[in-house]
Amino acid sequence: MIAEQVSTKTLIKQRAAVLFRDNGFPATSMRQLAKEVGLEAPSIYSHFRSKEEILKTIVFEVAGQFFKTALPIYEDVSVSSLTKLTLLVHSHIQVIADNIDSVAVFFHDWRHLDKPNLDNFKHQRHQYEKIFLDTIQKGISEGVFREADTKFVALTLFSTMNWTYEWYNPSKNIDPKHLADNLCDVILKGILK
Amino acid sequence: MIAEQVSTKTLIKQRAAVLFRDNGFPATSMRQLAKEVGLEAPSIYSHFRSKEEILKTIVFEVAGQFFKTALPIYEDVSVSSLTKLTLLVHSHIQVIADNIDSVAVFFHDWRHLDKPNLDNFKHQRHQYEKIFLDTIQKGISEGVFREADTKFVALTLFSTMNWTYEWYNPSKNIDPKHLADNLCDVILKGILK
DNA sequence: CCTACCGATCGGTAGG
DNA sequence: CCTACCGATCGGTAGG
Repeated sequence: MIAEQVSTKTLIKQRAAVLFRDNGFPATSMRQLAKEVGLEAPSIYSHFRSKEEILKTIVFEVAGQFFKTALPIYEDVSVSSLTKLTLLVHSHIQVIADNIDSVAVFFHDWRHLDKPNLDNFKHQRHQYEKIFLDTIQKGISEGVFREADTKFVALTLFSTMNWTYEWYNPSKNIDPKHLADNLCDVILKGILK
Repeated sequence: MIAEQVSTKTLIKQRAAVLFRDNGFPATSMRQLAKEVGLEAPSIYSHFRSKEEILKTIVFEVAGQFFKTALPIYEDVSVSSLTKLTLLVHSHIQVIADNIDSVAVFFHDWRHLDKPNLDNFKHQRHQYEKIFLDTIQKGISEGVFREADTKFVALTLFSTMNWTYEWYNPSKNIDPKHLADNLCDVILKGILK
C-alpha cells in the first residue's frame, strides 16, 4: 500500500519534470500532468498539496544531489586545489547528466517558487557557489591558478557547466566523464595553442 | 499620429520584455502587460495580433541584432582567426548588454514560439552558431588554436557568453568591453598558471 | 483606444 | 483515486 503510493508520487514527479522542462512550469497544467501519469487531475492532490509543491520537490531534490556529491570533495583536506576543482566539476556534471529533466527545471523554473521557498533556494545556491569560489580562491593564493577576479572565474566556470543542460543528451552524446574531462581541459588550459 | 502609434508599440514591446524576463512568457497575462503600459487589455490588440506576436517580435529583433553585428566581422577577410574570434565575442557581449531584457526573453522563451516561427528561430540560431564554428575551425587548421573538438569548443564558448544574461547588470557591473576582455582571456588562456 | 463580453481552461475543493 | 463542480482568470473578439 505504502510502496504503491511512493511509486505513484515518484511517477508524478518524473513526468512533471519532463513536462516542466519541455513547456515550462506555468505553461504546464495539472490536467496535462494527470493525463501523462494516467490519473484524473484531482487525484494528484492526494500526493502533492499544490502545483508549486511539485516544483519545490523537484528543485530541492536536485539541490540536495549537488550538495551530496560536492561536500565530501570540498571537505577533503588531502587533495590539492587543482584536483579538488577537477573533482568538483566532474561531480557537478555527473549530477546534471543523471538528472537532466529535473536539472533543467532546477535552472529554468526556480523563479516560480513562492516566497519562503524562493529565498531558501537562493540561499542554498549561494552556499553551493561558495564551494567553487573558495576552491578557486585557494588555488590562486597557492599560485596554481592565474591571478584573476575569483568571482568572474567562478561565474565563467558555472556558465560552462550549467549551459550543458541545454544541449547535453546522455543517451546520444559522449558520457559525463568525457564531457567533464573536455570541460576541465578547456577551462584550465584555454583554447590557444 | 503614426509616430504616437509607433511609440506605443515600442513601449508595449519594452514592457513585455521586462515582464517576460521576470515571470516568463506563459505566466505573463495581457492584462498585466496592459496595466504596465497604461492601457486596457484589448487595446494591445490594435498593435499586436496576438500574445505570441509580441514574443515573436522581441525574439527576432534580438536575432537581427546578433547578425547585424557579427556578419561584417565574419566576412572581413583581412583579420586573423584569433582577432576575428575576439571581435565576435565582443560584439556578442555588446548585443547582450545593450538588450538585456529582450536577450533574456530570447534565451528563455523561444520555446513558446508557434510552429513556423519556432523553426525559423532554430534555423537562424544554427546560422549564427556557424559563424563561430567556422572561425574556430579555421583557427585550429591554421594552428593558432589547440587541436580539439570544434563543436565542443564552440558550445563552451556559447555557454560562457550566454550565461551572462543570468547575472550581468549593465548599470552595476563592469562595462561590456571589460566583460568581453575578461571572457576572452579565460577562454583563450585558461585559468591555469 | 474603450466597454462589454465570449468560451475555454486554470488550480483547487467537497465529498465519497 | 474518482465525479462533480467552484470562482478566477485566461487570450481574444465585437462593435463602436
